Amino acid sequence: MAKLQKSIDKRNALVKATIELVNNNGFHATPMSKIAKMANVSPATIYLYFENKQDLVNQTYIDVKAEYTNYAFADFDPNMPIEEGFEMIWKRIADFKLNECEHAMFLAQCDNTPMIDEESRQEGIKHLQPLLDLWERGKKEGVIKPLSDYILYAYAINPLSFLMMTQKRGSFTLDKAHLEEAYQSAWSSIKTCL
Amino acid sequence: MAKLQKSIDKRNALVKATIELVNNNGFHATPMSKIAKMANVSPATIYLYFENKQDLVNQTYIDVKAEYTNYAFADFDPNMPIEEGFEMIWKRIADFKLNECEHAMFLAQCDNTPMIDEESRQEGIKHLQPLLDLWERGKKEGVIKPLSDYILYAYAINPLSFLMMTQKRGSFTLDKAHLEEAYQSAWSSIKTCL
DNA sequence: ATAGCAAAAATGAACGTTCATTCTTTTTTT
DNA sequence: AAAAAAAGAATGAACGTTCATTTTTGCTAT
Repeated sequence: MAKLQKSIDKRNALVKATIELVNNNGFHATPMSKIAKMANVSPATIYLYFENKQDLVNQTYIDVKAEYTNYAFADFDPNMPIEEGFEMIWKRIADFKLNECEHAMFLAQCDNTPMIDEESRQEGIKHLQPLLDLWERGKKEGVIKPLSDYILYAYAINPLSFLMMTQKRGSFTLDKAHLEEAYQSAWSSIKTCL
Repeated sequence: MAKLQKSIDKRNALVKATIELVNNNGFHATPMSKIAKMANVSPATIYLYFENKQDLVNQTYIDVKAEYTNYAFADFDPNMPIEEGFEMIWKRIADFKLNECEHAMFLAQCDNTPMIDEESRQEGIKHLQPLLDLWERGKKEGVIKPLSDYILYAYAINPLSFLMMTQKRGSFTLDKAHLEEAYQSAWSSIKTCL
């Protein structure tokens, strides 16, 4: 057990180092040797935990994506009223993107470059299902506009990625009031006008 | 003159090859030798036109960004009514992102990775001023919500990047009707409710 | 017009470095 | 003491960049 524990710690340290180095330098400008050094491990040890560099980054992606959606849906209950459920999910996602900034940036980089294998990308998408189900229900109840899920996501959720990125670049800071404004914009872009 | 022309052609070929290869492989997985080959040029020739690889990608970014904003503002006149001006710009941007998909994808990759120097990034942002001016005027006239430019951009423009990317990945296609829906979502997220 | 030439542009091969990965040995665990 | 885990050094390939040469260009004198 101490054995296994130690292994998991080492794996986590490797994943953590990957996120930090890839964020700052990009995937291909991040040598395995640096990842090893940051994780206090020999380069050769990485290959006990991961097949190769591609596998390391794929697994890191899936890990972070799972953490992201777990965080997003933590307090969510599929039986909630639509608007309440959406607000809860939206605000958890906002929390994640603005507080777990490193992780959110890593995902943004993965989602906008060819660095992740298609298979792992698909794997990562699955976790979003509860939100899509909520929208489905919302459309049936006439509370959510009858738009494609992609358009709903583009307007309701994706803007947070952009705001996270500009905040990270230091161009501006998103305070509590901004966040409420942003939520209102998100909701008003997908709710049906009554 | 024939001389200079030839040089410009070669530079353009190099920029074009850079865009295509970086889109498919990412910056650091794109060797200078491949860029040279695609542009029908010797690797050494690249260094007659660009200082080094970083300079090549920086200049490519600025080129594409300028093309993007020129396209966006081509028919725009700063004296137009707010809504008309916004619709015109929005639809031109949509056109660009969906038709000049390769170029839009390249920008997305640059904007979500550390591959571009901060200086070139700043250079690229300047070109967006006419849209910010329009929003400024819109806020004064009470037509546009009094939100930070970043939030306005996040909801009005940035969703198009996401839709472009999902379309490129083949997950779904944005037809004429979708586009009109998307425009309505964009406008309704930034206009003041009357 | 054109032959000849200096400068500019372009080239392919070569250099030195860096990287992902593997191999052999050592350390730790059971 | 056997097995598993970890280490550091070694390997071979690939890369960005430069170098020595060749080719092309634009001009001048005829």
